[in-house]
Amino acid sequence: MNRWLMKSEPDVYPFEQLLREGVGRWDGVRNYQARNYLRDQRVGDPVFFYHSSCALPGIVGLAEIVKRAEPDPTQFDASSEYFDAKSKPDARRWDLVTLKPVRALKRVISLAELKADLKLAEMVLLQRGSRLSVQPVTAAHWARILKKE
DNA sequence: GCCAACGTTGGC
DNA sequence: GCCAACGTTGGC
Repeated sequence: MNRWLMKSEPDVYPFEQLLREGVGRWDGVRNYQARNYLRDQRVGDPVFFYHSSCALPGIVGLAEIVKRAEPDPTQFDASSEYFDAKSKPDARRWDLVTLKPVRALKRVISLAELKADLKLAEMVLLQRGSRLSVQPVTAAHWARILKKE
């Protein structure tokens, strides 16, 4: 089992929406490295749900993969903002996975707090210039972060 | 709004 | 294959 961190902008898709809807399709990933990680995800893998581009960036909830990667239909939809003219049904570029919410954290574990913990310095999230929206989290980092809650 | 860092595109 | 230009991400 692998553990993950997935970023979403709360203005676009907040954790509260995943909680409310009970299931969510993680579409719109248009970065190859992130896509490759999506393809590595397995049913049951735990996920930190991270809010980016907002007043308090940080981890806000826990989620879980409930369905493995499959073609992201928005890449074929000319009316979608995620449309990709270079993607063909027999040669797709982009995948999505399906998540379910587990629970909200009791409080936001902020980016600033993660940065302040030197034992987390190796996290992908904290690397210089790192922008990956889907990224692995080690078991040690996962446990250490959850203890902060 | 600013801007650094990064990824992608496309000319050559 | 190189690399400049451009678009995007995301913290601040």
